[in-house]
Amino acid sequence: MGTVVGTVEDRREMFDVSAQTRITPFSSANQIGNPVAYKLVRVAGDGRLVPATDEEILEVNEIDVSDACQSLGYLPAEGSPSRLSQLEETSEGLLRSDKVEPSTDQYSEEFLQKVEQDERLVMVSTPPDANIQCCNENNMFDEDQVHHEPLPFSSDVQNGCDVNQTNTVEPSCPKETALPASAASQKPDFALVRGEICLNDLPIKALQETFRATFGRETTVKDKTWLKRRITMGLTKSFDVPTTNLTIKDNKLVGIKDKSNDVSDDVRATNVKEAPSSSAYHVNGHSNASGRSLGVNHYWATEDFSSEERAAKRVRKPTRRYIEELETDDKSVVTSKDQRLSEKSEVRSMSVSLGKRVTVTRVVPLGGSEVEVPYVSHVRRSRPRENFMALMECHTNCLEAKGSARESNLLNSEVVSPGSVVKSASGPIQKELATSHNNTNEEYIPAEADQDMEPDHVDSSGNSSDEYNNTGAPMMQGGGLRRKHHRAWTLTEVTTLVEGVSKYGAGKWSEIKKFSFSSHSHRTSVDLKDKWRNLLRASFAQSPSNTMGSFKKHGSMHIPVEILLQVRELAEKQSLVPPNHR
DNA sequence: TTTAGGG
DNA sequence: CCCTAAA
Repeated sequence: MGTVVGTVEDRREMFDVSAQTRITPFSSANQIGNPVAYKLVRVAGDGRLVPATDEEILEVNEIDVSDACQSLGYLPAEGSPSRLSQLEETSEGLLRSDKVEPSTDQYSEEFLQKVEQDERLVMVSTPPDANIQCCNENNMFDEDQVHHEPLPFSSDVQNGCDVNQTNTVEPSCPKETALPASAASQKPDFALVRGEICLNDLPIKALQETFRATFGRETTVKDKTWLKRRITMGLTKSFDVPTTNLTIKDNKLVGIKDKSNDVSDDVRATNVKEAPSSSAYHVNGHSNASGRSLGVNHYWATEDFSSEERAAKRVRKPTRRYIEELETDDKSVVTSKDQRLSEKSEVRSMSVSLGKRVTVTRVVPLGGSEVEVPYVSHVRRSRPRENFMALMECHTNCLEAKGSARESNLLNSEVVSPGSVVKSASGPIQKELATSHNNTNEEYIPAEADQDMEPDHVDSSGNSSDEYNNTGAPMMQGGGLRRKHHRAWTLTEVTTLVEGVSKYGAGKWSEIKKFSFSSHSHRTSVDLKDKWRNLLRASFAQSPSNTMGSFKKHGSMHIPVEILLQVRELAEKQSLVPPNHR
């Protein structure tokens, strides 16, 4: 349960792969760069396998490579002798390099059945948790090999039907238990991944080699567990994340009880459009579950579902973002927003499962179709205004460290009432409460400290608009809940503001922002305006009698009296002076 | 876009 | 701070 579906590294690598695929034109396929492309083939009308066209490749590129690998007809690069023989036995030279034997419907049917059986066997024999004690050959076939050993089409077109792993399952495969790390170094030897491999016993290095042999690319990951997992997944094509992923649902969606059929359909739909149902090449694939469980979108899974899938994707997009935001707290609002907009769901969707955190998903009916959504506890920072008492309590707790909460409350109300701003006595209180509630103690307290230490330099020097340690980016979804990032005003900022106001006049926020706050990237003109408003209130609230002011220390930071006076001065002055004056 | 206000 | 209506 609760298994980690993927890791950060995981994602990165996946991206890398996909990137490669994307960038690498087919022509250069046989270069080491792209082990995937040159293996794409399709079944021509006569049943022959022909190299995929750029177009088709592009299509494939749309999807996750790893998944593509499963569903595309790959040619075994260099199967081990035994393997080949097996192939021959079972498939009886279905496809040969030069001449492809058109498969009959009967055959394919039979074949599929076989596959189905095999899969069952595999499934049965493979422990759910797939700790990969022993890997059935069936589990790992071609797909592994696919990735490496760039072979020209001509030679390997022998079969699209690696599928014929019709071979019987070999529950126990003693030989080649350990992978000689050296062996795999130069030329990936499939044997390595073919035979039974007890990953558990392998050293990291060996695991890495295995990984390489399996996926055709290097990995720097040193996490043994991760490697094992990856390899397992790669070989078995089952991400086996028992926990969640009701991806099985997808299978259902894809219809068909028979997975193999599914896959073949998929393939047909995408790569081999004109291919007859018989498609001689069929790839091993109990893939559906795997890919989808990762949240990878197979909109290409089935023609019929493509639209739905897309729709689902759109729906899921926010989800993804959601997760991201939950994970990364330091992005500025703007940044995350922009990213959101620019993100491609295809790519992003993968990450649903990234992160080292467990991703639990559930299927939720949405827009007619069911989509997977993570069981993420949405830590929304909404302000439950209804629950005033709760706020009070929280507020109290927050302030307790510093002083009496009651005092602060009292203060707040005091501050407000005398002020000319009579709008709503409760308003300010709520604000205060909400603010303190939303902020962590860390932030809240610093607000006061700020006055003294003027961390302002950080801002000006770093010009850090993005890296401010705010609470986090605002989050909005559906209900429109969000959390605000709070940045306490520093004394210098206040001073600057006052200066700006005196210089450009209140209301010229954009000016002030431009000239006086150029170094403070955050603080929009609106912020300035708001702050000024607050200062104004404060100044008027306080000045009448200093006694009041004494209470005020809590509400917000204590602004030096002089400044407040200055503020009031400016305010009065400007209010008296009609606009036309300036 | 910028302001002014309400929340 | 956020959100919006106005300008």
